Amino acid sequence: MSPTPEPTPARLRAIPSRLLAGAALAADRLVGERLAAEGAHKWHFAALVALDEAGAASQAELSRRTGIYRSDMVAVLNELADTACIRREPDPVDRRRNVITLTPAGRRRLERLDTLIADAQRELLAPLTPDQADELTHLLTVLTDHHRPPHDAR
Amino acid sequence: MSPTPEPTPARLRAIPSRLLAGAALAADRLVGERLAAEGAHKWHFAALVALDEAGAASQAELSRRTGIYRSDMVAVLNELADTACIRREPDPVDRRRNVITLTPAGRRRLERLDTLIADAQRELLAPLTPDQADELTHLLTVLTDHHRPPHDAR
DNA sequence: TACCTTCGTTAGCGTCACGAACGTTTGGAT
DNA sequence: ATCCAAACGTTCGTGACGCTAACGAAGGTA
Repeated sequence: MSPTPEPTPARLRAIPSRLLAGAALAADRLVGERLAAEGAHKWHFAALVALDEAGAASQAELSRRTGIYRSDMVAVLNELADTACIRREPDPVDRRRNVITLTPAGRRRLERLDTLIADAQRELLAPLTPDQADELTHLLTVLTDHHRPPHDAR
Repeated sequence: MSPTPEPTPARLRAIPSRLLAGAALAADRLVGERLAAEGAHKWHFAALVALDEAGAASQAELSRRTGIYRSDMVAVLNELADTACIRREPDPVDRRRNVITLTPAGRRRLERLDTLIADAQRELLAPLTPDQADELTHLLTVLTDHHRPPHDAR
C-alpha cells in the first residue's frame, strides 16, 4: 500500500526561479525534439536567422547577434557549411575574419526550421490564451533585458 | 572603426523558448550566487522545504516531492547529513527505505536559506510591478503544469 | 619598433537533467 | 512456499549547455 505520495510543496511550486527553470526545460525539450527530427539544432536556427536578418557577417559578429559563444559557433558553422547552408570565406579586407554568407540552400533550410520553431512555440504556449502568451513574452523580455548577461556590456 | 555591431535580431528576441532560457539562466545565476555565499545549493533548499512542509520521508519520496532525481538526491542528503541538517536512518518497517528527518539545525538552516531565496526572487522580479510578478508566476505555473515531465505520471 | 586588441580555433571545465545497472528488500500472485 | 515484479538506495556514466583559457594570425596604434 503506497502511502499517498505527497505532491510538490506549495512553497516550492511558488518560486519563480523554479518555475522558470521548469518552463525553460519543457520549452527546450519541445524545440529540441522538433529540430532533432530534422537533424537540426537550436543554434543552427539562431545563426541562420542572424544571417538572414542582418546580412553576411564575421563569426564573432554572428556570435554577438545570437549570444552563442564564438568557440561554439565554430562547430555550428562547420555543420551549416557541410550542408551548404552557408559559405565561409576569408575576409579580403581583414584577414583575421571569415565572411559568412547565407546561401539559397541556407535560406530554404531557414524557412523549414522556422515553421518547426513556430510549431514548437505554439505547442509550448498552447495552454495560454493569445493575450496571455503576449503578456508572458512581454514580461520575459523585460526580465531578460534587465538582467543583462555580463558579456553584452562590452 | 567597428562597424556598429548589429543587435540581436527581433525574430530571435521574440521567441518564447529563447526568452525562457535566458530568464531561467539569469534566475539560476541569482539564486546560485546567493546560496553559494552560504555554501549551499538549490537542491539543499528544495529538500529541506519538502521535509519541513510534509514531514519525514524516504529518499524516493523526497525525490518525488522536489523533482530531484533519486540518484542526485543521494549526494544532497549526504551533505545535509554532514552538516547535521537531517538524520538518515534505516526504516524499521521497510528496510529498503531510509527515513530522512529534519533536525533543529536543519530547520534553522532552512530559515536562513529561505531568506536568501526570497532575496534572489525579489532581485529577479525587480523590474516588474507586483501585479506583473504575480501574473508571470501564474502564467509559468500554467505552463509547467501543462507540460508535465514524463516522470511525474507514474 | 613595440604593444594591445580582435579573430578563428581547439581544448577543457562545471553544472545540470537524466538514465543504466546492481544488490537488497518487499509485496503480491501463483 | 515459491517465484516474480517492483521499489529502494547507490554508483557510475552521458550528453547538452554555458563558459573560460590559450594559441597563432592579423590588425590598429603609438
